Amino acid sequence: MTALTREAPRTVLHKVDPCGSCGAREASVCRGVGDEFLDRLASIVASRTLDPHELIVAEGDAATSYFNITDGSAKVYKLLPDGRQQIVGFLFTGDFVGLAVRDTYAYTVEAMTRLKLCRFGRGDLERLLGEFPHMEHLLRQMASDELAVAQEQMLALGRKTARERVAGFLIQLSRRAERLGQAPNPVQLPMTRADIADYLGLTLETVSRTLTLLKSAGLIAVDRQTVYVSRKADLIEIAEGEA
Amino acid sequence: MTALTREAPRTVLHKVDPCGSCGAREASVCRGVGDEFLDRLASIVASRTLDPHELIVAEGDAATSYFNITDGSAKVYKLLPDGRQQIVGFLFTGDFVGLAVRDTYAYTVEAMTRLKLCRFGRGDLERLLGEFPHMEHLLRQMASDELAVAQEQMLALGRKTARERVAGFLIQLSRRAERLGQAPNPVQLPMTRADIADYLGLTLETVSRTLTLLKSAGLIAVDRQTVYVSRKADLIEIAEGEA
DNA sequence: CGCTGGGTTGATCGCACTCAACCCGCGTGG
DNA sequence: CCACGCGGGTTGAGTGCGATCAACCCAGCG
Repeated sequence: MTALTREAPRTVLHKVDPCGSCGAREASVCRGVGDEFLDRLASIVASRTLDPHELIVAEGDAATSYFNITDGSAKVYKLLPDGRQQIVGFLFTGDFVGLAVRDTYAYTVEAMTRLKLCRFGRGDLERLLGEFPHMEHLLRQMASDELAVAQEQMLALGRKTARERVAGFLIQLSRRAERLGQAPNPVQLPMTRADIADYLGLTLETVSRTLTLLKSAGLIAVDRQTVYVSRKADLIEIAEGEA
Repeated sequence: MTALTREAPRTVLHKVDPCGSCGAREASVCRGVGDEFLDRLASIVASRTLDPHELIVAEGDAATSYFNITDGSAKVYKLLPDGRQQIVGFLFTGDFVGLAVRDTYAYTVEAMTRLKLCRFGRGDLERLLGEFPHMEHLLRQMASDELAVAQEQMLALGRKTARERVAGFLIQLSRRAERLGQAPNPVQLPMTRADIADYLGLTLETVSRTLTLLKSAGLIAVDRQTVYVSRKADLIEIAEGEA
């Protein structure tokens, strides 16, 4: 579900933009997906635009739709009754919503920016996947990748210190940017400190303190939403928990 | 990967036991998997027995095999260089190993008991899945379910107190037993306090203290590896984090 | 017998949380 | 024009939950 942390090369549903408004088709050459699938996909899709803080799906709702984010970013979180919140992933342009789905959504997806998306009826997409086994395979790969990422995050949440989690988060963002062909170094933080905290299982104060700590140690320079990584190797070492 | 926490009904690869030593075939009627698939599966499988503490797969090894546990239990964990350990799941009889796999294993799987398993060559199984799209679909479902479970665990590790985590763990075990047709109430703890701690992101002392705390509160009775749940509703309420 | 693994309990510590003050930039409206 | 509120961020002081260190118990076993 989360693209932020995805390590794998992007797969078809990430590349394809089947909404009429934007005919990006470069995915058709990617991994052997044919035009036929894309045509069929386009026929079952509806697009929409959301404002920040609007919900794409809400925890507990009947899971009748899958989505593809075509522009903007969102957060995926779970809530406890008293308001405690755990962000289980961030979604960015190109990401798919619907990998971890039962009969109801087990999480809420909320737009962080103004956001465009495509909606697929669940039944429609599943039916289409039945006709294109290769797509089924890709979806399994994506779910597997997400699972590996989730396990990595469990390690962080269960066993890593605040410093290690924050360092790891910065490295994740840097690698993600690199994977998308952007510059890996000035890392952009598209989310607030509170969101970072809810992702890392910390408080926003601890995130802020830890960033200044890493700054004081000369590993990074922080400027609002931008982080310059000056000693990436050291940052990685911290993130991996080396003594 | 973890069966412990799986909420979904068991799928084919969990039921099937394609090793020659045990011809359990009840799975053939389950979810429309035909004998043909099972025959093919049997042809690519090799079985083996392991002692406690032996490794089934080791973090970092080339991922050349998938496995099906046919008897016994195992733990799946990730390590940090200084020895900190996070168990990301437990595996029991019938469970499948290989959902969250890239080119190398991202975790270690270690037998907790004497254990029997079947080994599938990765290429063989993937090739077979290519011929049986329905199986591919089931594997995706399993991966999706695991992902949902992992997200639930992230919530626990990131935001729940020790008391909530332990209560939730007991409820998980109880529900799992029920799902497997066993009595839900006297919950058996097949693993040590240290393993529970490594799963819940706590120390073994905290797990022990928390169990006695729940006992003092009259919610459970503890006898070594057995836990009698006397007030399940209250336990659930605690686990869900209700104020 | 004594050793070992697993478990419980006690005393103390420390990391991250909590509560609070304060800063800054921005938009709104008097 | 400045006043004000507000969201986002930083920093400080004090607290507390769970970690750490340690002692002890018990059962199984060689």
